Formats: sequence, structure tokens, C-alpha cells
Amino acid sequence: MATENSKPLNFIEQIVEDDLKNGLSKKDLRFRFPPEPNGYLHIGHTKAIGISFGLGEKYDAPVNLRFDDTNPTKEEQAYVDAIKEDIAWLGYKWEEECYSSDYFDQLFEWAVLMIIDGKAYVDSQSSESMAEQKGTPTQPGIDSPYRNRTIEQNLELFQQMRNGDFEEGTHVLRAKIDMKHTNMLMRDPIMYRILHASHHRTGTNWCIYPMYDWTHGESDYIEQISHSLCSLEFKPHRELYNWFKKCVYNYSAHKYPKLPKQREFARLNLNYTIMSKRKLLRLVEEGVVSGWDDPRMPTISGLRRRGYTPKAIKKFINSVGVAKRDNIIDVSLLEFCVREDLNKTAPRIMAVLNPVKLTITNYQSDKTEFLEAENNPEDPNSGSRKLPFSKTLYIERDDFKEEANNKYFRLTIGKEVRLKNAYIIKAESVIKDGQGEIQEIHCTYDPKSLSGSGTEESLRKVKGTLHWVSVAYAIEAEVREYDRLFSHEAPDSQEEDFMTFLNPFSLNQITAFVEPNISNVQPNDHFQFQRLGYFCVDKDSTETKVVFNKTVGLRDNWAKQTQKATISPKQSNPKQERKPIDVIKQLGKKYTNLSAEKQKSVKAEIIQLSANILYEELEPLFATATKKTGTRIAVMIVLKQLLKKGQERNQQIIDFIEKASTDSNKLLAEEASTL
RNA sequence: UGGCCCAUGGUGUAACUGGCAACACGUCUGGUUUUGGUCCAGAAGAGUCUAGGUUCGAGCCCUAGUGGGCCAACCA
Repeated sequence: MATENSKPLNFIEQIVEDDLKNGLSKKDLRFRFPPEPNGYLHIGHTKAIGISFGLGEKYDAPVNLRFDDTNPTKEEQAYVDAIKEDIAWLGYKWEEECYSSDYFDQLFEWAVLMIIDGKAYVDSQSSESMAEQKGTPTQPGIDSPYRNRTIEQNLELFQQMRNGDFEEGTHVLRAKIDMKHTNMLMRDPIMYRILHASHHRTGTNWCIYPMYDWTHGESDYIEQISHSLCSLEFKPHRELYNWFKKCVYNYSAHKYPKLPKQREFARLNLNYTIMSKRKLLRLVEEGVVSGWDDPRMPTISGLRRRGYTPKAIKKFINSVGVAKRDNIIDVSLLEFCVREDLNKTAPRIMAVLNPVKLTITNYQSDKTEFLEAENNPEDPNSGSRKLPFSKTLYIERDDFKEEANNKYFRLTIGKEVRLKNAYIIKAESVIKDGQGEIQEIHCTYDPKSLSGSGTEESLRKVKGTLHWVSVAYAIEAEVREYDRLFSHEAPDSQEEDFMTFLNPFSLNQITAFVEPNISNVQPNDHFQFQRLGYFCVDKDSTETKVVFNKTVGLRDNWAKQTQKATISPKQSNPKQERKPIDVIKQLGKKYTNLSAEKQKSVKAEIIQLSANILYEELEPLFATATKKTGTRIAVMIVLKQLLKKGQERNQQIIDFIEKASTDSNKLLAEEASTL
């Protein structure tokens, strides 16, 4: 079926293809994206959006935007507006804008038919006693004393509920299914509850509101959605979805002939990121971030303000795939996707974030040259601009060292580098203040080496090229550099509150010097600050001061190397070797499944490897290993060796051992008990 | 003491429905380069959770085990 150059189909596309093959007409394909307007959309939602809208595009089928607005206490018009804005910004077009609340009348009508049919009843207990009767996943529930009310009683009570005769919490309408069902959702689920709350669309027309399960599938059915796609945690709902669906089909097949089909995919998770709307709301409410659109937020509006483009986000969503297993995507993939887009489109400009003054001693003091600079080497149509060059410049403090080894390509005393689009210079001396801090660098330039002049000197190769701005012409701008909001890879799934993992350094605000060609910039304009990264203009910019957000840095092999050098100064073996800690992680992964004999040999291997492990390397694993039994065992084995070698028992170690020794896994508990 | 779902390099997804495991990110090497960016060339890294079974042949099918996830809101 797939043509030669098409991507392999994901399992949902496969389902659609199969349905098409089995007689479903292509014109009956219809999808929907059903957010609850109780918060802002985030990067996780873009996956769901991408799947349903992507299917719509692929099959030229309509996709509805439906607001699942059945809980007036949490929903607001403002969220509706924000959601629409975000989806439109991503570039998707919905067929119809729908609201579950538009179906309240129909739903009520069907509920009455359910009662008449003997499939629903009014229960009048407290939620506590109902919860008690519901049982647990391992124990069956028991029937409510109100389960056998007569149809007439039920009808009357339900009507009274609707009329507002009752207080909240006094009555609910329940489906009559099976209190002993292995699926908890089938144990007489609640269809309606009383809520004396004003709804952002229906006002006070209603005081009973339908629950999710008794709304979602029916809304799909009314809209004649062919494939209702949602995330995995709704899998258990499918059975109930189908049960309700059959009921309403019997009441109105003549009006709505097609039955929708629910299928589930794994939601998107990003490391160092939280995705729950509830938790994101906490960040906003507690003022940790400036709002839903704070550039550090994983919301679509946050990403937009950070400088992400719709194209980059779509590319990202496309490359994460669609499947059914839990996944944690590395943020580096997201970053790769923005860089890829911005590299092609963002104009280059020069900006110095951490300046040090550079004086060219043999350059005329009153002279200014306007040098040619191309706007984007990736885009031949982008043209060029003029850059003012003069005797005193700013360069990046990191771009100068008095002395350095051969691996340092930047400016050092006595060595030459090129100033981008300008001349080759040679550092001669430095002026320092009382603390030994460098105040100013003095250098000389080669007047014949001007970029693009075509002279022999201009073609000379030097090892490094630096960006710069003229002190006299540079414009001050505010630059906001962002780091991840959380310092933990999985802040969401730990026992501690996610707020304890907040990275205190996630925002760094500085004043930078930027070349003067930024007088007409608009919010959301993207730039590449040459050699630094991608930045975009923030909406906080004023007439007098431009504010830039750092979207993402350029890939930086040099930073990586220097980092490595500081961690392990003696890299005797240039050939890359897997770090022992990584090998141990991998060994641990399969540990629990091995035969006792193999476990013994693997354990011996881990012990051998642990000779080369430092406590600092092991420490991060305490947190990341909390869920993986095998890794925990491996960590435990290594830890034992370290303790033998004299590692002190700190609180973290004690906690780790404590937790492991009470674990239900025998192997782990055993290992812990030896410590 | 239950039901359902899931298990492929570090990460994420593939593998034409049973035919010697591929792509992307990441990592590493080398080249080009007036961005230590881009681009180009290349490399390392999994034998598909374990144990059985079916088969000429299993990552794909079956059984059991192990591990992970979801399910007990008048939330969605």
C-alpha cells in the first residue's frame, strides 16, 4: 500500500488504512482535537494535535476543534481563546469549532431514555459511601441501595435534579452496569452531578453537568467522528465509551448512522520538563514564572515567546513518532529542530553578551568604516548590510586568554585572529585593574587583510574568527538567557514535590551590546547572534530598549571539550571508550531477568567496574534509578564497593538503602540488607 | 491480590505482516568553512527483557516468567 518514498505508517494510520480497506468510505473520515479549556496547551498537546490534524491533512478529512467543557468550575473563556490562538499559530485549520456544552440538551434527552430503558438510576448517597461500595481494583464493589429505584422515581428525581431542587452532592445519575466488573469504570459510573456553578457558555441554564465519559463519546458520535484518538490513560475508558455508544446508537441511529472508534497512543514526555496542566498552573500561580507564556514554560505560547517556530515544532512532533509505549524524549531533539529551521531563516547579527574592550592601537582614532556583512550565508537572497568598524570595539570576554594552548582558536597574546567581516588582528598587551581583571586588550591590525577585499593578505588563513561590535555604535539591549526550569531529568515522577527540583538559575538577565542594525525590529523577529545562538525579540521591548530572548545556543563542540577537560583532565585514551558507569547502567537493566548463575557473573563484572567509579558519578543515579529495579540493584552493588572504600554514609545514601531494603523485589531488598 | 496495556543501540521510532535489525537525535573521527555554526564523509554503539515452544527460519506467532505503565475524582 505504501508508496516507495512514503514513511512507514504508524499504528494509527495503519488502523485507518485497514478501516478504509474494509469498507469505510474516505469521505466519512473525520477527526477531532478535544481540549478542556482549563489551561494552556503545551508541547505534549502538540503531539495529539499533530496526530489528529495530521491525519486530517493526510486524508483531506475535516478535523473539529471541540472544547470539552463539562466542568464549569475549572474552565474559562480566556483558555478557549488562548487554545484557539495556539492551534492557529501552529498553522492548523479546524473544520468546526464545537463545544460539548452545545450537546447538553441532546445528552439530557438521551439520559432520560437511559432511565426509561432501565440503564440509569439516581443515587442519593454521599460520595464517600459510593466510593466505599465501589471496591478496589482487586475487590469487587457492591450495589447501591438506590440501584433498584423504579423508572418513575428515577425520572422524577432526575427532573428535580435538573430543575435545581437539590443541593450539590445530594444526588447523581449513574449508569447501571455492573458493580463487580473488573474494570472499575464499569462499576455504575456517574453520568451527571449537581453543580450550582455558572458555565462560561451556558451561564446558569444548567445545574447538572455531564461527566467526561458520558459526554466525550456521545460528542464524537454527534459530530460523526470516525476515529477518536486520545492518550493511553484513556484505554480503560474505551469499554465504557463503547457501552454508552451502543446505548445512544439504539436511540438515534436514524439520525447519526456511524459509530466512532476510540484508539489510544502514548503521550509525549520530555525530560527536565513537567507536562501536567495542574502543575504548570502552580508555577504560574506561585509566581515561579512570569505567566503561561514565560519563555521557560513548555506551553505553546511559552515556546512561541522563546522563539520556537511552528515549523520547528511540527518537525519535532513528526520525528518523535507514534506508538504505545511510555517514552521520554530528550530535549536535545527539540533543540535540534529549532536550530535546523532557524539556521535557514534567521538573519545573522553581531552581539557581544559579556564584553571586554579591545583597542586597535594602529587604527586611526577618528575613523569609522562601514563594512559589508552578509545577512545569512544559508540564504543567498538575504542580501547584506553595513557594519560600523572603529578603533575601539567590544569582543566577548571568553574570546581572549593571555595564554592558551594550541587547541584554543581564539585571541591570545602574540597570536592572530580575524574579526568577522573585518580585519586580522594580533593581540599585543592587556591592561588590568587592581584585582587582576582584564580591563582592555590592545592589539594591532593588518590594514590589508580586510574581508572581501581580495588582497593576498585578506585571503590568509587564521585559526579563529571573532564577533565584535563598535563601542561607539553598539546599541545596548536586554538579553534574557534561559536554562531548563528543572534540574532533575524527571521532576514529575519523583516522590518529592516537583518544586524542589526547580533550577534557581533558569533565568539570566544581562545587558548586551548589539550592532546598530536593530532599529526596526518587531517582537518575535528571529536572529542568530553570530557564534552564540538564536535569539528573538520579546514583546517587552520598548522604543528605547530591545529585549531579546535566547531561543537556543548554537551547537558548541568547544564548550563540550572544555567541559570534558575539566571533569577528567587526564584523557590518556583519545579513542572514545564507554564510561564504566554507563556499562553498569546497561548491565543493571537486564539484571532481574538473568539466571542466578548469570547474575553472579554480572555482579562480579559490576564489582570490577566499580573500582573506576567515583561517588559523584553514582550520585545522580540515586534519583534516576528509583523506578528501574535492575539499575537500582546495580547502583546498590557499586555503592557497597564505595562504602567499603570509605565513602561516607550521607543522608541520600541512607535513604536510598532504606527504600531499597523495603522494596517488594526480593533481589533488591536482599542486596540492600547486606549494607 | 484483580483487569488492561507495553518491552528493539544512550533516547525516540522502523523493520514491506515470519527471511541475516534500519532511520533520526545524541556521541566520536576526519574534511570544507571568515560562525569551534552549517555542510560533507565516516565510525562506534542493540543481536531485539528472560526461559521455553511452533517453524527450514522468530524482533515479529504461542506459553510462562520478569520489568514498567494505567485503573479505586460528583476531574478531563
